[in-house]
Amino acid sequence: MPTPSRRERLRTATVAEIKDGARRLLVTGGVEAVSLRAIARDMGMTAPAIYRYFPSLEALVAALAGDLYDELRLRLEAARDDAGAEPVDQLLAMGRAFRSWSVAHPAEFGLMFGVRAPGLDAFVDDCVHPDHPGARFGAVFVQPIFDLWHRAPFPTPPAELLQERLGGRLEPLRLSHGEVPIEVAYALLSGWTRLYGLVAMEVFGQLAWAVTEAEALFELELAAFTAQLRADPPAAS
Amino acid sequence: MPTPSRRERLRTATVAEIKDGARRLLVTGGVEAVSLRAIARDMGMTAPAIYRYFPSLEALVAALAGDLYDELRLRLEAARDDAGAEPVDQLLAMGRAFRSWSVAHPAEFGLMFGVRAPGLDAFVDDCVHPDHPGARFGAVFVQPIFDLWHRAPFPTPPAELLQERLGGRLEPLRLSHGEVPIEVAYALLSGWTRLYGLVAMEVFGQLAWAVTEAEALFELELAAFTAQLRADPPAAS
DNA sequence: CATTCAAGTGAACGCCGTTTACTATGGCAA
DNA sequence: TTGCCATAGTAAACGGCGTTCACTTGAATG
Repeated sequence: MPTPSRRERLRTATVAEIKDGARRLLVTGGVEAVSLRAIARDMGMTAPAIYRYFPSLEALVAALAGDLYDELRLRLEAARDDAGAEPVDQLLAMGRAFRSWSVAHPAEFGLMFGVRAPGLDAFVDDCVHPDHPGARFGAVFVQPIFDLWHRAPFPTPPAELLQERLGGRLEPLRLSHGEVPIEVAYALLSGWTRLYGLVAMEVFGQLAWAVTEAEALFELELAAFTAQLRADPPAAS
Repeated sequence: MPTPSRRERLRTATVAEIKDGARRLLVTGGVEAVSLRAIARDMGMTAPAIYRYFPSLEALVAALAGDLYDELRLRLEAARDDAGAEPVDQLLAMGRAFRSWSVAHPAEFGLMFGVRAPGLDAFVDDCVHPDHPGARFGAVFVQPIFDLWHRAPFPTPPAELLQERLGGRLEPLRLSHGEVPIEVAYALLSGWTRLYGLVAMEVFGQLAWAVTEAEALFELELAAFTAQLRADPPAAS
C-alpha cells in the first residue's frame, strides 16, 4: 500500500481521537456516560460532525468494544509468551492476566462482557466471522489447551458422553479452528466459563455479600482447575 | 396491623402499577428503555407524578431489581422443595431453576447480575444487611450445601489451605449465617461462580462463538459438579 | 483556475430526568 | 357540618441527549 494520502491520515487521527474520548468517558462514567455531544465537546467540535466517522453512537461503541477485545487479547498473548513453554503455566498466566486487566478496567469489562443491548448487535456477534475481535479473543485459549491435551491428556467426562451431548453443537467453534478433539472443546468451554464467572462476579461487585478480596478465591479456583488439568486421566476401568 | 387506610391501599396499588410498567419496558426494550415518561404515558399520567412514589428513576429500578431477586429466590425455593430431601438433588433442581428462569428472563437477569452503574448503588449492595434481597437470594444456596456437608462431606482443597487463604475474608458471609465450615463456604462460592458464569455467558450471548444450545453444556457441567459433590473426600494420605 | 467533495456548523425535532409552582380533592379534626 | 391540609396530580421549564437536514468552507483534484 502506498503512503496514505493526507486526507486519510487526518481521518484516521480523528477516528482515534473520537475513540479516545469515548473511552475516557467510559472509564469515568460508565457506558451510559458515553455521548456524542460530550465527545465532540472535548474535541472542540459539534456532535453532528462525528457522523462523518461513525454512523451512530452505537456503532462507535461497538468499534470501541472491538478495540478493547484486541487490547485484552494482546495482553493475554504477552502473558502467555512470558510464561514459558509449559501449557499449564501459559493457562495460569493467561487466567491471571485476564483477571488483573478486568479488575483494573471494570467499565471496559462491563462493555465487553456485560449485557448486550437488546438484539441490536447480537446477530453481528454470533456471526461466525473468525476475524471478529471477540472470536479472536476466545481463540487465544484454544492452542494451550490443545497443546496440553497432546502432551498429557487430562481427565474429562467420557468422550462418548461429550460426543453425544456436545458433538453436534460445536459448529461455531469448528468453523474457526478446524477439528478440535471434543475433550479439548469441553475443557475450553468449562474452563472459560469458570474463569469468566469468577471475574465477572468480582468486577460486578456480586461477591461482596460473601467475601472480601476476591483475589484469594480466584487463586484457589485457579489452583483447583490446574490441578484438575495436571491430573492423570482415570485408567480405563 | 389494622386494615390499611384507603389512601394506603391506593398508594400501594399505584406503586405496583408503576413497577409493572417498568418491568414491561425492561422486558421489551432492555434496561435503557425504562423511562419515567414512558411509564407515566402507559398509566395515563405525567412523569413528575411518579416522584410522589419514587425519588428518582434509579431508585425505581433498584426497587424493581429487589423484587426480581425475591421472585427468583421464591422460584428456587419452590424447586428445592419439590426436589425431595437429598441435598444434591436440591442443588441440581436449584441450578436448573436458576438457568431456566434466567434464560426466560434475559432482561431481568441483565439488570440483576450485569454491570452496575458506576459506584451508585455499589455501596448499598455490599452493605451487609442480611435482609437485602440480593443477600437473601444468595442465602438460599447455603442450607443445602451445609446439609450435604453434614451428611456426607465432599472433597475440597485442604481445610488449612482454605483457612489460610480465605479465613479472614468471609466476614460478610458470616454476618448473615453465623459460623459456616470453611469447606462449605468454599464449595458455596465455587459452585455459585460456576453456575453464574455458565448462565451469564449464555444469557449474554457470549457462548455463541463456540457452541449452540448452551443447555447441553450446562447439563454437562452440572453433572460434573454434582459428581464432585458426591465423591468421597480423599482419605488422609 | 474551476470544480467537486469531505468536514464541519447551526438549527431543529423529539426524546429524556428532574425541579418548581400551582391546583384539586379526599380524609380528618373541630 | 365545616374548614383545613396533606396528598396526588398537572403544566411549564431547564438542560442534556441522538439524530437529521440544510448550509458553508476549504482543500484536493481535474
